[in-house]
Amino acid sequence: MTNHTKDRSTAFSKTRDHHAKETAEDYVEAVADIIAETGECRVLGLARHFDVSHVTVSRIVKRLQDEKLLVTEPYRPISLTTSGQRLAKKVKDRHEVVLNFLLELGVDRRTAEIDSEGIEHHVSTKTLAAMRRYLNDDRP
Amino acid sequence: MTNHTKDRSTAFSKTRDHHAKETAEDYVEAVADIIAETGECRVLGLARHFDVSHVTVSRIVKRLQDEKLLVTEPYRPISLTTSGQRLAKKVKDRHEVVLNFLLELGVDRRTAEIDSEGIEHHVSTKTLAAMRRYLNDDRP
DNA sequence: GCAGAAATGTAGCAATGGCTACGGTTCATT
DNA sequence: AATGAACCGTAGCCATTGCTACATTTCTGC
Repeated sequence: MTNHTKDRSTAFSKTRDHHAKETAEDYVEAVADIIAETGECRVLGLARHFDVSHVTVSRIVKRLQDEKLLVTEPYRPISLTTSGQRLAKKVKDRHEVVLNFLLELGVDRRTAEIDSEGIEHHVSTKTLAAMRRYLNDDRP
Repeated sequence: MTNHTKDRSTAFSKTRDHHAKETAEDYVEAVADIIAETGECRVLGLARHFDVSHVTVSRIVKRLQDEKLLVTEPYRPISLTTSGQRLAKKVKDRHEVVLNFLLELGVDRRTAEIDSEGIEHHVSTKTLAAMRRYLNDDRP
């Protein structure tokens, strides 16, 4: 019974790719937020948001543009494509559920905000549904 | 009010370092598990566990040895240092709490196992305490 | 003891995400 | 229009985590 491979391959599916996917999710969510708050999204806005250099941002923006999640031109604002908007909405919804769930659990807001940022990428549809159930059942 | 930086810097604290820390946690936990199950831990055992090549494992093992979390010699089994064991225990405990919490929430076992693997690294002490409270309160 | 199998190590490549340093654009203000 | 500030892009470095291909060591079975 040494078949760990099959058991774990789903859970640990190729870490590097998974992290890249998390980055994509964080970025489209941030782009949507920044546009909603300030009207437009700039490389520097993202750099400040994530507290990284503008260089890191512009490389990632380039990749996400290749992946058709967002659109931009040199020295121009960044906007989301249709599929980028769809992903952003999904991520935002999931994020809110996780955050509210942690708050409802009794975690203080500051901690809930931090933890939900990390947790959200690892919450499956099923677990998300369970959190939604908890939120609905628990407060009439 | 564009001060996202300070707000987010804690949540998004330097992704790369954070990922390396997650890897360390996963590896010491796996080493402990494999030793518990089979008596000794080998590079290939870890490679099968994580479904990666032995090359990836041996490089990471080298790094974790530099970090004094585990010990090994060329072509020899891998064992945990004292601090490696301490970390492994902490990670294992946290993992179990998260897993049981998800199960208690109503998530099916397969999904709970997968999600807890991802979530565990992002659960703070405070959130973990909240999960423990929920587990204790909820079943008399 | 020796040959072959299994396990491990090493070399070297790619992708991702950090960075600094430097150079080019855009824009506001004069 | 010019100029300085803010913004953005490019070059090039490092670390982490994947990989294949090949070399080496250890173990097993004869």
